[in-house]
Amino acid sequence: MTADIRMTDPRSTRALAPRRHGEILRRLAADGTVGITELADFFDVSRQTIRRDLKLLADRGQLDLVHGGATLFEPTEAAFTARREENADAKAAIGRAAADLVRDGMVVFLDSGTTTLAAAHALLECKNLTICTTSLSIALLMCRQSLTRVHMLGGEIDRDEEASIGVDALEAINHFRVDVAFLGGGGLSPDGEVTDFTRNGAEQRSRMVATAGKAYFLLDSSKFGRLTPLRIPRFELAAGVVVDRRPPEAICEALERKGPALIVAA
Amino acid sequence: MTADIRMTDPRSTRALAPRRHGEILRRLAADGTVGITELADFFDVSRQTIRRDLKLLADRGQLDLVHGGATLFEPTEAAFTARREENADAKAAIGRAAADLVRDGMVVFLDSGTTTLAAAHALLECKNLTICTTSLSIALLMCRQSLTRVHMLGGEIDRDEEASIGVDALEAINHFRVDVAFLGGGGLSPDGEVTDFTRNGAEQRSRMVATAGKAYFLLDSSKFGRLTPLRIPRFELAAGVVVDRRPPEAICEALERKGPALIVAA
DNA sequence: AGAAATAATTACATTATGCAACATAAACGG
DNA sequence: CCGTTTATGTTGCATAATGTAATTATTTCT
Repeated sequence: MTADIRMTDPRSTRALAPRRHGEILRRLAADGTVGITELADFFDVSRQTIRRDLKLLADRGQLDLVHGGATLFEPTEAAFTARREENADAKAAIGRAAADLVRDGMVVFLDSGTTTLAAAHALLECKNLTICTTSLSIALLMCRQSLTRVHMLGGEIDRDEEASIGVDALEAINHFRVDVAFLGGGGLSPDGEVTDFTRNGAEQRSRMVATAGKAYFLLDSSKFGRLTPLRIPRFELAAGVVVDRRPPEAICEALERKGPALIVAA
Repeated sequence: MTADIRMTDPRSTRALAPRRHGEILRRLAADGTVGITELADFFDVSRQTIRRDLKLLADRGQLDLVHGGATLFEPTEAAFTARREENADAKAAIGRAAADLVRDGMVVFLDSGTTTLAAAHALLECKNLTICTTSLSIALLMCRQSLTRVHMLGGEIDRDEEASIGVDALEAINHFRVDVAFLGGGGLSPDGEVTDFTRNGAEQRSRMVATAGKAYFLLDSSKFGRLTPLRIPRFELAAGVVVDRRPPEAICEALERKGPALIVAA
C-alpha cells in the first residue's frame, strides 16, 4: 500500500531500542494490537526484551499492556468500549473497505460509532487527509497522526455515542465541503432503508448525505433486518452501503432499487 | 531503492568528518534512527569516532543520542503525553483547589492543558455540572459522568494540545453563559502577567476571562517566571490565579496590584 | 472446577555500549 | 625539521541492554 522507502530494516541493528519502539507503535496504529511473540520473532530478540519495550511505552502512556501483548491506548473506557469488541473483525473489514474509497488529500467526514471508529483506524494509513468528525474518540485518534488535520464538530456530547450531537453540530456541518462521508446507522430495514435510533442522529446523517460529495453507510451484519424507529431522510442519495457480508436477497434488491450501491468488504 | 545521485561516496575519503555528518543526517531523515555499529561499519571507522560525530551533532541540536545510536530530535513528539507526568502531584493539588471553587449545578468552562485535566478529575465529584471545554480528553472524561452535561467547542484540533482552537472555538464561546472558567497558561511572567505560547490560545483565553462570571488561571510552579511570547489581553479581569506554592514575592506583589487573587493549593 | 498451556515475573548471567584516558598518525606552520 | 594541532584509534572499566532459566500468574480447554 504505502511504498516502504526506509533504507534500514527495523531488524537490522538488534540493539537499537527506538527502532523497535517506532515499529511497535506503527504496527499498533495499523492493527490496534501487537503480540509479544510475534514481535520477538520479527526483531529476533527475546520475549523479555519486547516485554521491557512494551512496559516502557506503556509507562509513557503510548499503549496499554494486555496479557500477551499490547493494545492501543484509548482514554476511552465505557459502554462504548464494550460495543467496540462486538463483531470486531467484521468492523475492521468494513473499515478497510471504507479506507479503499479514500485517496490521499481528501476531506473525510467520520460519523460517531464503533464501525466508523474502525474506519478511522484504517484511515491512519492515508496521508494528508482532513478529517471532520463528531466523535471524540476519532478526533483524539486522528489528531495524533502528523499528516492529518482534524476538525471536531462541537456541540452537546451524547453520553452513549461519546460524540457531539444537536443544533451546534448540525450547524457546523454546513461549514465544510466534504469529499467522502462515512456514516453509521442503527439498522438496515427489510425494505432496504438505513434507520436510526434518535431524531437528532437521523437528521445529522441526513444532512451529511445531502451535502457530502459521496456518502457511505457502514453497517455490520448485526444490523441486517433490525428495526429502529427513525428513517434517515434522503438516505437514497447515499453513494453506497458498506457491509461485511451480503445481506438477505430481499434487502439487496430493495437497496438496489433505491440507488445506493452495495459494497461487501472482503 | 533511493537513487544515489551523489558523485562522491561518503566513504571515499575517510578523514572528512563533514561527509560523515551529511550522510548521518540523511540516514536519520530517511529512517528516523541510526546505529553506531552500522555507521562504523559503513564508514569503516571506529565506533568511538562515530560516537564523537554523534555527540557533536547532538550538541548542535541536530539529533538525539540514544543507547546504541541516535534518533531524530523531536521536541514535540508525544509532547502532551510526556507533560502529563510532569509535576503530577502539584497539578492534582491545584485541581482540588479549583474544584473547591465550584458548586453543584454550575456551568464550568475547562480550558485545554494538563493542569485543567487534573481539575476535571477533581470535578468528577460534583453533581449536575454543565461542562464546556475545548479539550478532547476532558470531554471524553466528563461525558462518562452520568450527572454531568458536556459541551465540546468545535474547531480545528491542535495536535499538541489535543484541543480545538481557532475561529470556530472562539465563535462557540459566545454561545455560553459560564459561571466559572478554569484556564491554563504558558507562563507567569515576573511582572505578574499570565502569558501564552500562541496567538489563538491567548485570544481564546482572553475571551473567556471577559465573558465568564469568574475566571481562574491554573498554573503549577514550573510556570513561575517563565517568559512566553504573548500576553493574555484583559488578563487582569480574572478572579484569581491558582498555584501549588507561593511564587516569588515580586510576582505576588505585581499580581496583587493588577487585581487577581492568589490562591495557593494545600 | 481442574489440568494443561501460555505468559509474566524475578533474579542473575552475558553481551554490548558508553566513557575517559592515552596512543598514534597525518596535516600544518614556522 | 620540529613542535603543534587535529582527527582518529585503542584500551580498560563502568554501565546499560539483553538473554536465560526457574518460579509464579493467567488463560484456556475440557
